[in-house]
Parts: sequence; structure tokens; C-alpha cells
Amino acid sequence: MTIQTRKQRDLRRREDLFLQVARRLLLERGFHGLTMDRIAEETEYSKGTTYLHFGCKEELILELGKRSRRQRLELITRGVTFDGRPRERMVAIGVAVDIHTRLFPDDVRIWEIMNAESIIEKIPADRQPDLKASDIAVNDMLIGLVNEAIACGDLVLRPGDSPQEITFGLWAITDGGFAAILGNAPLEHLNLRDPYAAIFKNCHVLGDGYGWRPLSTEWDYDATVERIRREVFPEESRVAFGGGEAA
Amino acid sequence: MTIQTRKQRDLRRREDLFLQVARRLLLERGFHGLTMDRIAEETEYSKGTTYLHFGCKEELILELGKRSRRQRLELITRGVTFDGRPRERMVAIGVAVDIHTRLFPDDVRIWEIMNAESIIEKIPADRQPDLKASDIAVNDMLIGLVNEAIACGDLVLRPGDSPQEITFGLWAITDGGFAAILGNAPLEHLNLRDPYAAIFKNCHVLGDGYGWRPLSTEWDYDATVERIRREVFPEESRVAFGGGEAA
DNA sequence: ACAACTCTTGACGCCGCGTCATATCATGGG
DNA sequence: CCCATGATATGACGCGGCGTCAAGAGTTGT
Repeated sequence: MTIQTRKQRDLRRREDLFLQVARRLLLERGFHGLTMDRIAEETEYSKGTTYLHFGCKEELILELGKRSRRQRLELITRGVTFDGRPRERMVAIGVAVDIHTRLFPDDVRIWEIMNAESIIEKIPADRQPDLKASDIAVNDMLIGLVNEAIACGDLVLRPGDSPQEITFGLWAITDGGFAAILGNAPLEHLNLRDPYAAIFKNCHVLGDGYGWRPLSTEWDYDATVERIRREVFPEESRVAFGGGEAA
Repeated sequence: MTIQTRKQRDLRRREDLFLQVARRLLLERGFHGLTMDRIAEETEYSKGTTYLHFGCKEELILELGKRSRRQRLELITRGVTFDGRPRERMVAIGVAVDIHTRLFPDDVRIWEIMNAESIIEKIPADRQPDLKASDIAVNDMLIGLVNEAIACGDLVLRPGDSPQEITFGLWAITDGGFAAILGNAPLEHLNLRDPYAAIFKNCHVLGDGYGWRPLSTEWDYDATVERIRREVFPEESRVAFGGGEAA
């Protein structure tokens, strides 16, 4: 039993090492700069050993992406526990994503790489649901929040509106916004001062447009953001936004 | 002179042939299924000849993407000539994108493939501005429309709002929405009936949120869409949405 | 000490990209 | 009509990366 466990632990350690080196290579040298031989060389294992862990190069990258998504999901899950009105808790999800992006900017890039058709294309299809699991979880939370808002009367749907549409809109703004920031759009041309703030802002405008109370004109959401950072992400906020000059 | 021209024309023809075959291969067999040898074989030219046209495989794919972007830009440019209030003309851009997506769904997929980091990564950097040119053009049109709306009084910016933000929001919804439709998001899970309509809808909600007159509650934008299709894209609409059973 | 078993290795086969020496073709002058 | 000269096309080749697997190193149990 203990021996079994130690072996498993060693394997896990080794896998972590592979992933850590792979991550560095991917970020420093790009997709084509990441090669299985290089990983083997830098970890001082052989190539055959890496293939005991990952069926192919793409699967390795996918695993990197999955871990980063899981990490983000944890932050979001914590955010949604914030004690407040549904729309405030929606803001908390935004804060979670914002913090995640600031703390781990590289992860978003890895996710972009992973999203490339050429990666997914080579993975046996049965691994892919696993990949989307955390996205689905986030989606469920979003819809859940919208439904709560409806239940408590904060949001009254107009004829033709649906919770799915609202969720889709918020998702699209966030996703499209981050994609733009990451370089798919000519952002430097459209010179926004703070693209992250613009994403937040537009989500609020959309929320107001749907009539989701309290509207941003009748509530101090900046204060809400402060509270969320203080109460839910104190440690992360200190790291992400700096805590003065104290060590 | 005429000889020179005939040669150029032949070269162009051949390039078109390469691109046409490449396009088919890319769509049928994916990124990894598209190989330079295969293109040479199917066109009955040699591989060396293909390399007279394209410096590398990625450059070829990039050219495919560029052409498709240019085509979309043409539709958008036509859309923006629509005779109406600025917000109606913004809708016309949406209609153009919608029509383009319906007429050439494959192009969007090619653009996705092209967007993959692994493609861009290998292109000598001096070709990339060229790529973004049409995106920048679209962006300029969007900002131009927002400014027109401000100039004619249809849109009164609240303190803190900027034309750039509005443009960014609309862009993000559209881009993120299409990305979601193309598979980056768990769309089948969030079961929307018509994702395309949802994009439209959310753009309207955003426009309303910014107070861009006429609001969707005080104007029949469905009628505007009909007019746009009839007046600006009669032929394309017939093909895209079917024109009854007439030949 | 040795057998049986597990884990690790790196040389190898294959494939696709991109090159370049060679072959083929076109043109024009003798 | 033929050959020289330059332009164009070709595909065999080199290279590098992926993924495999037979052989070797290490471990465990007796």
C-alpha cells in the first residue's frame, strides 16, 4: 500500500516536472519550439519516458491547458460564494477572472495555443469532454445566477429574453474581449486605455440593458469590487495588485 | 507587354489553382491533412513549383485567410453604405457579417485555423500588418459610425463613456459569439435556439444600454434588416436565405 | 545469488517541410 | 533549321521532429 503510493507519488512528481518544463518551453519558444526531445533533454529523462505520460505532444499541451482551466475554475467557484445580490456575485466571477488573468497571464496564452484546431485535431475524441468540463461548470454557475436574479425579482425578463441569452452575451463579451486583448484584434489601433476595464464596463452596460437590478447607475459596484477583493480574494489581490512596499 | 501580361495571368491562374486545392484539402482533412506534397500531387505540378508561390505552408494558409477576410470586408463596406440612421447602418454591418457567415461558413473555419498561434508564429513579421489591414478597416468604420451617431445627436455619451468602448463591446460580442458558435464554448450545453440571433440581440441590448437612439424598443429593427437585405444585398440574401422555389 | 519482472532508454522508421542541382522548355540569333 | 542562352520546373535529398520498441538497467522475491 505505502509502496504503491510512493510509486504513484514519484510518477506524479515526474509528470509535474515534465509539465513544468513543457510550460516553460512553450512560453519561451512557442509551439514549434516545444519538442519532445527537448523536454527529455531538459528533464534528463529519455523521450520514451515522456511517452509513458503523454500519448502525444498535443495531449501534453492539452493537459497544461486543462490544469490552467481547473485553476481558474477554483477561483471562480470561490468568487461565486460572495455574500451579496446575484448581480454582485456575477461581478465576483468577473473579479475572479480578472485576478486569474493578472496572476497567470501566461495561462491564457497557453489556452489560446491549445484552442488551435491543429491541437485538438489530433486528440482521440474521448478526451475532449473532459476538457470542456470546467467551461460547462462556469456556464452552469452563470445561468444559475441569472435564474436566482429572476427568482428574487432583481431581474424581470422582457418578452423574448431568456437566461441563456444573457449568459451568452456576458460570455461572449468576456471571451471576445480577452481574445482581442491577446492579439486577434487590432487593439493598439483602437486605442483603449484599459481593455480589462472596458470588458467590465461593457458587461455592466449589457446587464443594465437587460434591466438587471441593481443597475450600475443605482449601485456602487466599485465598492462591491473592493469588498469582493477584500473578503474573497485577500491573498490573491495582494499579489495581483501589490500591497504597498511591505515584504 | 502583352507577353508579360499573359505570363502574369498564367501565374495567377496557377496560384488560384493551388489555393483552391489547398482550401479543399484544409477543409476536408484539416491542418495536418494539408501537405505541400499533396497539393503538388493533386494539381499535377511539382512541389518546387508550389514553393515559387508560397514561402512555406503557413504562408499559403495565411493567403487563404487574407482572401476570405477581403471578401468579408467587401460585404461590410457595401453594408455601411446603407441609407439610414447610424445605428441602422451599424445593423447593416451585422447583416453583412451574418450573410458572409451563412454564404461562406468554411471561411470562418479557415480563419480560425489561421489564427492559431502555430501559424502566425512562422511567418516573417513583415507580412502580418497586411493581415490585420481589413480588421483595422472594419474597426475604423465602426468608430466612424459611433462618431456620426454622436454628431447627429442619436448618441449622447454619459461621462466616462467613449466611442472606443462601445466599438470594443460590439466587436467583442460579435467575435466572442462567433468563436463560441465555432466550438470554443460549450454551446450545446447552454441550449440556445439560434446563436446568430442571440449575437444580434445582445448587440442591440448593448446599444440600448449605451442609450444609442433609436432604441430597439422604439424602432422596428427587424424591418430595417429586411430593408438592408432587400436594398443592399438582394442577390446574396436570395442565395443565403433561399428565394422560394424559383430557379 | 539468481530468476522473474518492471521500468527506462535511445536508436530507428517514418513523414513532412523546404532546398537546390539538374532537367526541361522558350526565345532569339546565325 | 539548329544551337546558345536564359528562364522555368522538377523531384531527390537533407533535416528535424514524432512516436515505437527491442534491448538494457534496475528491482523484487526467493
